[in-house]
Amino acid sequence: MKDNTLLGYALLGLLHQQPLSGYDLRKIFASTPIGEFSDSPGAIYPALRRLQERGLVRGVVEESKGLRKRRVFRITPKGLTSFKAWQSQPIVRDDMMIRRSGELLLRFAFMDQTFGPERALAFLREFARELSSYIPSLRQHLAHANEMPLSGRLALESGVQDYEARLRWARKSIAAYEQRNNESKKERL
Amino acid sequence: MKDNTLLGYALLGLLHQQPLSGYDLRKIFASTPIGEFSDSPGAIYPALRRLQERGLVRGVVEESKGLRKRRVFRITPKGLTSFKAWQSQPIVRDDMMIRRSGELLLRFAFMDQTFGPERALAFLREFARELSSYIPSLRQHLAHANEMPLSGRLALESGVQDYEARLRWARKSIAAYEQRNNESKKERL
DNA sequence: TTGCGCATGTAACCAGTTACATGATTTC
DNA sequence: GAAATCATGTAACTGGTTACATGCGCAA
Repeated sequence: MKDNTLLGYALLGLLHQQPLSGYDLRKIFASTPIGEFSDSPGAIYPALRRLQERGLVRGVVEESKGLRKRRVFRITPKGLTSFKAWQSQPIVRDDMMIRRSGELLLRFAFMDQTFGPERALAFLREFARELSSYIPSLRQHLAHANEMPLSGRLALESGVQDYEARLRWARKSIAAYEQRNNESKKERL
Repeated sequence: MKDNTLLGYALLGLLHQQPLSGYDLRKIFASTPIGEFSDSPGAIYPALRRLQERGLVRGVVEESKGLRKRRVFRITPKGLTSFKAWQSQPIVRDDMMIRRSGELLLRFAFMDQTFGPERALAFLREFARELSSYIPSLRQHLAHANEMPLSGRLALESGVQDYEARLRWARKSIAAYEQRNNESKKERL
């Protein structure tokens, strides 16, 4: 199962949208401030090579155009299958940890294009449900941290607030999907 | 400058509070859900050894007590100097990126005990100032992402909301410090 | 002709993950 | 004497960081 990194999945997701060269991908990571991914060639190019070795992408040299030859990568059927399997994993408590919260967001970011809005909405609901059952245990832990210095307690508090902000986001996003679904229903009438 | 990892600084901060063994530290990381640190022996023990090689901590075997021999680590003067230097770095735009936001929180978490509440408060103000100048540029970037599918746009949106939540936290924390300062002033009257 | 922007790549290094090994003491 | 708990450690692997190398075409 653990046959790919987060960066690898990010690359698969982007290549599912359109064929891109390594340089294109680097530019995307460099210009999208949200991304937690490095745009360094030492990260991107080896990652693309690994994906190719595993048969998840295929790169072809595109001649004649522009300056130096570009190697343009496309996702393969096998790659798409792997990507979808990764996105389809159930959300478990462990995914909630901050270390892995970026992974959930990445899974969600490409959901519309791989599975459509119904699945994206279902993902959000699962996410919100899991989060809202996790937060109370965090709050409880925080309550036991009274003897700490103020800065330490506040730092812990910021962690909890991150989760609460994420939950608010999920609920707002659910509402956004529901509203859009209603609108498209009306249009069909 | 880059002579220590985040984990290394976390260890230094905890050892500044009190002497601890590797096992103690593992338990702390395992039981504190906020921490983004691994409690695996393969992370902790090598990290402690590195800190010791660099003269930042010193471990002494504590005999006779309990089961197996424990090696208890203490921070050295050199270690404390290094820790304080790390905490004292100015906050720059690059620190705002999510990849490094955990580092700022860690720096802050131990601020009361190393520098006292005035410096902690100053840190929060610097943090809030830097954040509030960063967020508009994120919002602007988000505004240009209209052609994206909904899930992608929402994922970006969640990134921005993380920053906004962090800013609200900083402002609340500033207020908490100011209130406490006022109370201690009154007590002195 | 040199310097810049596009574009791909590699090599050394390093830290964390996973899994395993081991040692000492208490409890059943 | 088996199992559980405390406690320390190591080895193989892996992927990201940093820095460097290279190649092509265009413009100054």
